[in-house]
Amino acid sequence: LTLRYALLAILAIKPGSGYDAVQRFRKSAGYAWHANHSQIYPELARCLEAGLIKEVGRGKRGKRLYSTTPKGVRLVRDWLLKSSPDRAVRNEATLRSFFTWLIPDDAAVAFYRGEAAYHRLLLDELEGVRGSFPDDWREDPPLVSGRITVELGVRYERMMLDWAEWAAEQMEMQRMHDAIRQAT
Amino acid sequence: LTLRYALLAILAIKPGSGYDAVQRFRKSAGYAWHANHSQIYPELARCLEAGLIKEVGRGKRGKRLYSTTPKGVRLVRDWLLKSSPDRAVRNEATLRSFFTWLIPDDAAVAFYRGEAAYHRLLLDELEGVRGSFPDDWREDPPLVSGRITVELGVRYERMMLDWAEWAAEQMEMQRMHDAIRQAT
DNA sequence: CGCCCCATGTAAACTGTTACATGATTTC
DNA sequence: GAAATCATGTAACAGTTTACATGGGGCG
Repeated sequence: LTLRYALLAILAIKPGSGYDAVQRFRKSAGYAWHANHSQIYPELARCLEAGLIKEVGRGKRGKRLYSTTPKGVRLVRDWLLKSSPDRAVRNEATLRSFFTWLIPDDAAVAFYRGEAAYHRLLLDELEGVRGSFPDDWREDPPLVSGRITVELGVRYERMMLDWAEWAAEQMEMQRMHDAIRQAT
Repeated sequence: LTLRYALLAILAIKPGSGYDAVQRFRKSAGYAWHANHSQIYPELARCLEAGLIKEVGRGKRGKRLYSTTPKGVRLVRDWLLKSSPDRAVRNEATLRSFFTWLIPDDAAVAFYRGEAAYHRLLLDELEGVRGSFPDDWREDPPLVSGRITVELGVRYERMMLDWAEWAAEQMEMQRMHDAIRQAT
């Protein structure tokens, strides 16, 4: 039901459509969560029926705009206060790193360089988001949460980039090491 | 099919049972992947039927020990070489951080302190794993991959711990800030 | 001998992805 | 006016979790 709570929380900041929800996830919380429209629309319908959101009008191109009701906000609040977070992680790229010994050294180097390039892009993007925060973000509660979480995104991407570069160097050393061993 | 590749790769290092696979995931790659036994046993049966693993004997208490066949190793290798990693992340704890503005400041502080405590534990554990690597890990391919990936685990937990402590401080400041504003 | 942990399995329910489908609006 | 993007939805499938079920081994 995490998707439900995520939707309720994102529509509590300001009204939006299902399409908006997908975009907001992708643009500001992509390093934390993502969802497809095919999962969101049925969930919106269920939330609407349960009175957790209400339709508050139409936007551009007839977009259906929803807003979280007080009942919906109470539900998210209870979830946040009464349950402990699920810290389970599933990260395919990290899993692959465990298995690089199965492929040639140069392919492993390429893998780590690829990871570095990917995280460099995301780091640039998130540093941009962090830079565009208004100076008075401390005055607006949702902005405080946003600022703290974007900080995590930047730190995460920075860490991944540094690690991937370090890992590529390690494998490069390994490649030379093995070449010397084979030559002798 | 990531679970299948993960199983094949983990049983390629050394033979083991389904139970062992769950444990190996949990103990050395928990920050990258996890799986329940209920998912692993049927997958093992499918791999066995497809000739990707073979039963190589029995262990303690009649454990069925499997080993990845050359065919299975080729399959993992092709997966690693021919497909690009799925970097999609789903992290409930980070998502919650986005929504802390919905709960009282002191509850938010408690949330970040809880995150800090959790990651401190995992950091200690992983630093232990890193410290117990043999000095000649560069001589053994699976150990090279393992060493590089454990480094990521340590860096990840360190980053999360630092961030959570920073976030708790930020929210603490926010709490005082709001208290002063309410008093005036 | 009773309890806890090891070890393997199955079934139902839930969550998430991919593919199919449709129409409206902006842009070139 | 053709193509790309916006916007909403459904259906089939794949992946994951939770609950049910069972038996053996070690320990007090």
